[in-house]
Amino acid sequence: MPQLSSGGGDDLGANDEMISFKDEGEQEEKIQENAFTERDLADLKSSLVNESEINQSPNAAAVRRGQQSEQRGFPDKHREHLDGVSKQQDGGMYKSPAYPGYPFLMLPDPYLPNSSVSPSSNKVSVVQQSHGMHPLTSLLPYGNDHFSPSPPHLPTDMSQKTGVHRHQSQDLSGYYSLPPGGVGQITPSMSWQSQPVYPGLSPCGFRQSYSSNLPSASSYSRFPHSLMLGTSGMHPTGIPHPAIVPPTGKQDHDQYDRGMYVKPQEAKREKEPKKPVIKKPLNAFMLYMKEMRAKVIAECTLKESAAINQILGRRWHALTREEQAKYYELARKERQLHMQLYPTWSARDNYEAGLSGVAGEKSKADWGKKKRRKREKQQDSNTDNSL
DNA sequence: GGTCCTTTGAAGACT
DNA sequence: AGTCTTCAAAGGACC
Repeated sequence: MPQLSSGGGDDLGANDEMISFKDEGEQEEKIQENAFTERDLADLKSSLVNESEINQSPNAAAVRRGQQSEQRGFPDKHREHLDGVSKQQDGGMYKSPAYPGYPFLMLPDPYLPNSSVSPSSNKVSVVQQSHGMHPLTSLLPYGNDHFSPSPPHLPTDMSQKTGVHRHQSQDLSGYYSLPPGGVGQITPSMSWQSQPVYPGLSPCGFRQSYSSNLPSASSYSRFPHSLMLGTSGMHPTGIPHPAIVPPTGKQDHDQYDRGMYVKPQEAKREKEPKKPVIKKPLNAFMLYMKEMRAKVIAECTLKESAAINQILGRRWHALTREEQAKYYELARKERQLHMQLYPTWSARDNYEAGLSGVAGEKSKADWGKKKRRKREKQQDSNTDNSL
């Protein structure tokens, strides 16, 4: 496996990459190890952005991320530099322009049987082989069956759909040709348990205000994990998918318990069958959160999601590029699968209506209120900054 | 019971 | 084209 910069330790710890964490007053951010992970992260993100948006507007994406990152203390003034550096250090991981598409297409696909390495896979092995199930197995709760190559129930020509403009997906047959448990082969370097992100320190780096006195004993048992996801969320095609929400009835996974169902009473009240709500596919960070939430809860005896998410956000930044790449790849596959399952779906479907009538009964007025609140909030912050 | 909080990323809406 | 906004998950806190 080509050595990535993470091991080099050179150029460690651009100081300003830690700004956002320092504000928290946490010691962990001072650890050097994090410094290089931060850098790696920047590299990864840059690479991912460059690759995934290569046909779009890399600059726009970079700008946007730059803005966001800046807010999050993830300075992008280094990004250009990092891009250049990463391409050199990657040993080829992202250097080849021969693959205008997603970078991971060059990677040995852990989803494939034998985890066969693509011809170009000598460039990287982001994924090492493991012997057991990958923790991320849980992130793809779909039954393995529907990962069979070229599911016959899927439209063969997705381009037939109209009204939705989506980039043409690549042939997914390879991506979803999974052996039983194949998804779980991704693995290995994901040893969060053995490699605490903030070694020597409490894994719980959250604001004091978020600390909880709640007992931790129940944390794990209570936590709904996607691993436990059953075959709920059945798509009309017969494909179970977590993104789809049946119009009636209760799915057996907590994932669908909240804000996604027509309540029984409502279901009765509404005789017209509601259109199943198809949720957005989860992005990389969401997948990561789902995977790691239980762990954080157990470690930190926290239950408050806001606090947990803060921790997860920091851990996400502390992940190495390889670790993050797995989630980005998973998210990409998730999107592709989602796209194939629901070719006419658009994120817009869940806009404005706010999943109206499903659970939240959000009205457009509510949506507008929320929008207004958010705007006001931003204005407030701007005002504060200007002072 | 509804909304907020809090995170990142994707995508649609808006300017 | 660039920026802004919403939504995705989660569950306690708050009104």
